[in-house]
Amino acid sequence: MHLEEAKQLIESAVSRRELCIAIGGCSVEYFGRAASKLAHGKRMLLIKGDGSFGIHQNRKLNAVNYMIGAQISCSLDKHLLVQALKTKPKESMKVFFDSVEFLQSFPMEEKEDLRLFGSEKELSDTLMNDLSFIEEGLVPMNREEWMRRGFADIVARDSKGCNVVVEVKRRQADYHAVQQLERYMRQIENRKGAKARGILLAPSIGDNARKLLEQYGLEFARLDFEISNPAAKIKGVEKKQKTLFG
Amino acid sequence: MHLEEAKQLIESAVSRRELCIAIGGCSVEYFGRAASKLAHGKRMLLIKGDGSFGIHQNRKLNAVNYMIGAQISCSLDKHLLVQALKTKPKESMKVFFDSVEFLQSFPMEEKEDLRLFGSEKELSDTLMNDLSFIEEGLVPMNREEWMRRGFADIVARDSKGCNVVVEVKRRQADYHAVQQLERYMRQIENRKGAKARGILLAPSIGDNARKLLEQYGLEFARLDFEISNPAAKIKGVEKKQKTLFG
DNA sequence: GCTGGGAGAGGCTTA
DNA sequence: TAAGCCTTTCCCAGC
Repeated sequence: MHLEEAKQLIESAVSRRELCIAIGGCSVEYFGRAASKLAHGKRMLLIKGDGSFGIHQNRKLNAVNYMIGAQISCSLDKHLLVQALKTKPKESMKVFFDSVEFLQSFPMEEKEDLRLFGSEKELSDTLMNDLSFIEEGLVPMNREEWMRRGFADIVARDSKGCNVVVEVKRRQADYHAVQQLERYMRQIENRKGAKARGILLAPSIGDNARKLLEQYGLEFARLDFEISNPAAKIKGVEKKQKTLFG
Repeated sequence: MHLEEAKQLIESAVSRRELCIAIGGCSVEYFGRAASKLAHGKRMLLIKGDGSFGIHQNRKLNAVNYMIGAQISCSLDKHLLVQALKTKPKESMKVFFDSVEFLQSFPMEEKEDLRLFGSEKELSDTLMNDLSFIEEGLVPMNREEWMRRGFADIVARDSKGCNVVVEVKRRQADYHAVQQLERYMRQIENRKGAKARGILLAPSIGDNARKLLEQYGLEFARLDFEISNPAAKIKGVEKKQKTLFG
């Protein structure tokens, strides 16, 4: 492909914020937080609508050289120079193409992709219908209480009549989720005047969050989506950790 | 494109370890260290020769869903399912294409890309020739001394006659580089029987390394490649920090 | 193969 | 916007 044609296609793609893929022989230079040069080789340049700009090789998940939220421009001299510039911090990345084997851009959907960890309604219904998959004898409070608390926080009662707070996260539980549960538990205990149990229900939990959870004597239950099934039914949970409340 | 054709092209690309790009309407499911689902949308699947497997959207630098070093397989039912599986930890990622707008694979060079931070010889020559870009009056010892020390370590003398150890790193200086310089300085001070200065010369320095450097009372000088010039000549350095030896 | 630490970390949330 | 924090961190170097 002629470099002049490539230049125009890239400029057009960038201005329309399309996903742009260019493959060809190039060398790369980066200067900013560090400095680097890639010797000439065949690589893929991937430009996205938000200005993400990355040089990919045929190995490694991520780009070997990249720039985020950069101003992108092209110029044609001996090579086709595709340049990404940024200020604060001042960074520059230059891709010198001497040949372009492939170049195409694709209009993509504007909307942000929704990342679902099970359908919220399904999860809500399932939880309201049955908490026994967390443990035998665990029953949610009445719908009234449920609705007031909103989606994520459930107040339930276990087989021994102990109040149980269940914090639900559709994403991996983080540090903050644990603190949130802990705060809510103190409120519950004050209001009810009795010790309560706290269960964090999430697909997984980070290491730090797990440690904090253990410090607080709270429990974790795994929300196990049956993701191969589009209906995303809840399948089960992992064995819970030992807690203060046995 | 027919899904059957797409299936064969992907399988072929994977078996030949080519860079494979597929763009089309799909939904995505991941389960492993976390769990997630992407609702149907137009996305790009990028498969690399090392088994890197990533779903890209038109925003963000990195893949929204990914898998590294996975076993990749295709199957065709109602959708074209491209699946990546991994054990240890057990992870699975499924991409369900209902349409493939674009699909192509590219043979890439086998060789690992060399990432150069300036030519070593040029850098060596430049430093031997002139250290004044670090500071006025800094002169390297004779070539003999230089050669014995090898490329990275320079012993020089400043305008006040103080011994100066210069540790050169072509990449960002890390914690280890600081320790290396510190060790070498103690050796020099023992041998010469006098206080010496230590300068770490690198394109940049990490935060942790910077802190350690300050604790040791060492100095940092920025190696500023003029990367827009293929000759990668050293251009200058940033202002150094204040040190014990001012 | 496992593990610990750094990164041009990236990316998100909150102040 | 800046700062802090978590991450399916990724990735490399050491053991």
